[in-house]
Amino acid sequence: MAEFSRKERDRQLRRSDIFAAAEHIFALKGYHKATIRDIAKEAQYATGTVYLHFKDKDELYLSLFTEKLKTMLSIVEEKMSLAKDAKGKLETFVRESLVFFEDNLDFFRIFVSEADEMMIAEKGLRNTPAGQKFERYMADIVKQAQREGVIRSDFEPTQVLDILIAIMKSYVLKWFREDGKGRKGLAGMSDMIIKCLLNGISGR
Amino acid sequence: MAEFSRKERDRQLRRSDIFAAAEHIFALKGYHKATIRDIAKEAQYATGTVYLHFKDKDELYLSLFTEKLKTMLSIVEEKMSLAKDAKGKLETFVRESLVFFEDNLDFFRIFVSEADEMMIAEKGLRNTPAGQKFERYMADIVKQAQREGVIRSDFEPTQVLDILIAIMKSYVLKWFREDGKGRKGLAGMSDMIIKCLLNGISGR
DNA sequence: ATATTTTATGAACAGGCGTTCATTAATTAT
DNA sequence: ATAATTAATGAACGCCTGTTCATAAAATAT
Repeated sequence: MAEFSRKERDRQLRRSDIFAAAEHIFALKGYHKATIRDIAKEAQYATGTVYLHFKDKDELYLSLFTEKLKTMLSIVEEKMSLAKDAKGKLETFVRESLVFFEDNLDFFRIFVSEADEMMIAEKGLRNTPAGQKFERYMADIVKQAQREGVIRSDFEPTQVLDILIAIMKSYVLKWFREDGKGRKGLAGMSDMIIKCLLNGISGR
Repeated sequence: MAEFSRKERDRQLRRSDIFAAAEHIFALKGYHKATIRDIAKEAQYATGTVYLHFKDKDELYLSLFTEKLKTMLSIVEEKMSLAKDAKGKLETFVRESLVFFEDNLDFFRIFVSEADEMMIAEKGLRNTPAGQKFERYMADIVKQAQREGVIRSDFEPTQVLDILIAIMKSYVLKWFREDGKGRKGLAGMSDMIIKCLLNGISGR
């Protein structure tokens, strides 16, 4: 059993080596311009080795994305569970997502590329189990917020979610653009984002 | 002169044939999976003919996108000029953009693919003359709205624009998903979008 | 009607990339 | 220590696609 366990651990190590390299390369070059050779080289393996762990480029990309997303969501969901009401949960969602993005810029870069495609494409995230689980989970929180009177009840929960994510994305992209020195913490923007969502930007 | 004019007219005809085909194919398959052969075939020309009109695939894609965007904006801007105040202009912008998208679904499909990349990529739309002209034009309207007290003045105009477009996109994508029969007019959503931007979705 | 110029064609070219697989190295079992 | 098994390697394969260019067709000029 110890035998098996070490082998398995080594396997996971290879896998995460490749994941790390793939994350970097995909973020840098985008899906199509990133080559398996690039990724293998970055991970310090031969080209063929990648195929010992992943069926093909597509599977590598998709499992990288979904596993990372799962990681992110498990972290965020844990923190959310500490909040007392739905509004608090939404605030936590925004804040902790931003923290995660800030610590995982490469992932965010991939997320941006994927996020809209996944709305349209057949095989996009929205049709994967992970994506649907996430959508249900968040939709429930929005519904709760609607019951609590925090959010108007004539909005579809998934629509609210889309809008929230869209606003978040626009903030993170803005933050992305002003690169380098003067860049303050992303997480500090979470209050503004929630306020923007709830109260809008009206001047009155 | 008549000679020259007819030749030129024929040239433009070819060009727009190819544009039409390219728009369809790019929307259907995305930039990378769309091939010049595909496009030529759809336009009923030989492969090489495409290169008589466009330097390469990149130029075809970019000029297709920017010319279509220019068309859209000239239509939208003309209608905007009829509105009396900044709020009216913003409403017109949203409504007329939706009308245009509704009539040009293939273009919208391409727009979605491009919109976020252009925020990050060096050679994205944001760095083209057309993109910057548009951004300045819209930013001025937002500033005017801020002076008129319609929009809070502690928001950056470009940020407001990004958020507005993000919300619009989320509505159009939602509309996209519920394809077929029960699909009402997109333009009818413009009021909701403006209200969402200005007043948020708060339940109180 | 013929020659000349312009335009269209699609086969051929070149390079790149995903993927495979015979060979080599490492690990495990005997 | 040796055999057997498993894993790693990277050159080679095959396909695809952007692009070119010699050839043919069409248009224009003479």
